[in-house]
Amino acid sequence: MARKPLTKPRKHASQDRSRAKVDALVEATARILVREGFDKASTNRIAEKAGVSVGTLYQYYPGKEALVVAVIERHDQEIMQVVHDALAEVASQPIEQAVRRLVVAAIEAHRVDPKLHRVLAEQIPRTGRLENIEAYSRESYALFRAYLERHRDEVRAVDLGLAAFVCVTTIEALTHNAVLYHAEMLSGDAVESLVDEATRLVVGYLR
Amino acid sequence: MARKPLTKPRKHASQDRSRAKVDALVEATARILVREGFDKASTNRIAEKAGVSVGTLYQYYPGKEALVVAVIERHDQEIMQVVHDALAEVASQPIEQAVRRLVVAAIEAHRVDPKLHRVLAEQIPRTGRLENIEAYSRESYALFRAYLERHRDEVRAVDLGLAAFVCVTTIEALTHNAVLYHAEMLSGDAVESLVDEATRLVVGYLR
DNA sequence: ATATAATGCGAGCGATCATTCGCATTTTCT
DNA sequence: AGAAAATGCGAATGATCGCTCGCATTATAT
Repeated sequence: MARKPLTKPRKHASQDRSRAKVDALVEATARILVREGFDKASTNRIAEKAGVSVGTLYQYYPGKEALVVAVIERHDQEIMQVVHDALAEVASQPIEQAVRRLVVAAIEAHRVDPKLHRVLAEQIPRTGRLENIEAYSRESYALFRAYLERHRDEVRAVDLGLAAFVCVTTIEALTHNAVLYHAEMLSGDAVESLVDEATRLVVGYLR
Repeated sequence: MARKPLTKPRKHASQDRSRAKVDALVEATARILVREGFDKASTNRIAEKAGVSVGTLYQYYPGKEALVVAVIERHDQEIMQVVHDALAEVASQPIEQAVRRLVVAAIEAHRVDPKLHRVLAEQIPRTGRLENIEAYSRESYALFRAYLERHRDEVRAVDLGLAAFVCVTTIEALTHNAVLYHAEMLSGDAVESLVDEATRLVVGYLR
């Protein structure tokens, strides 16, 4: 690594212990967000819970916002992993099966860490650095659009971009609302009804 | 009015000027939310912009949260007015026409005060008093469910509660996302495509 | 082993915020 | 008219927050 002048804003960790500290900071941030909410997540408190000093925190993150971004990115990657896997799995399956599988995947995705998901959805002000969080939904649009192109003969003639927007938005909203605000829809056999309805909705639309 | 001991927490305004002050406070809160964002909306700043002293603010509102609640309620009532009117208008119309009209109404509703709507959706932490904001969507569920019951013979046999959840959630999500994040879908004739697609989606699902 | 760089610390600074309270002004009552 | 109640004011208080900086500790290089 380069020999930069000393006492300058440090950025990256090169030793082992520092990586551990960084992980502890992100983990502590997530824990505080879930257990105490966004406003209690002050830099001092995060550092304290992480067993790290505030000064150390500022060596690796420029501020509270950056920590939250780190938490969001970690969580979004876990979620996108689920979606990505599901899409790969159904890539060559017909629409009916594919959509059903994707609805299930969307529910699974929302269940990865529901409490964190709720806090991120309800309490994080989308301001400053937090503005570009919809980047992940754009990725979902693109992935599903690719699926549609591969199965163009099974769907009626439409603007596939628009169709992808409609399908992804719909599935996301239904599963999101169900998981966060209608827990009763997920208990036992109620889930099947939800999956049935969502699948019928989207499949009926596509063809 | 009752003769309560003096110097006790005052609550309601009885004179004319006070009503004006209260309105000015809510209006100032809304303006600051839109133009400067949620974190800039401190009680001192709200009072200043409203041309009122902080002390006066605290005579009518217990804190910043209450002001924001007032803004939200005012905005939600305007929106529910649009939805309510549309539903009354289509009460005896067949599904196809009704759904199309409701989609248009949902877009109109999101256009009442888009900037405020965006701030409320993106920056307001749903915590404390702000938790019960989904009460308004419940009202939409109930209203649409009532429509469905009136037209039960036009829809396939389903749990109407579930169907109302699916339809309302879907229409809300599509219009919300389109208005806030895909402005290009609303320019000129693109709106018609969006309305067509949303209508087809929901109508196809219901029967 | 000694020097040098990297990492870690946390008291404390300045800014901001919500909220209060003693007093001034205005309205209502008699 | 005057008195009493209602309303309005804003400097001041105390709490909290983000963030810095001088110094201590630990790792790496020679």
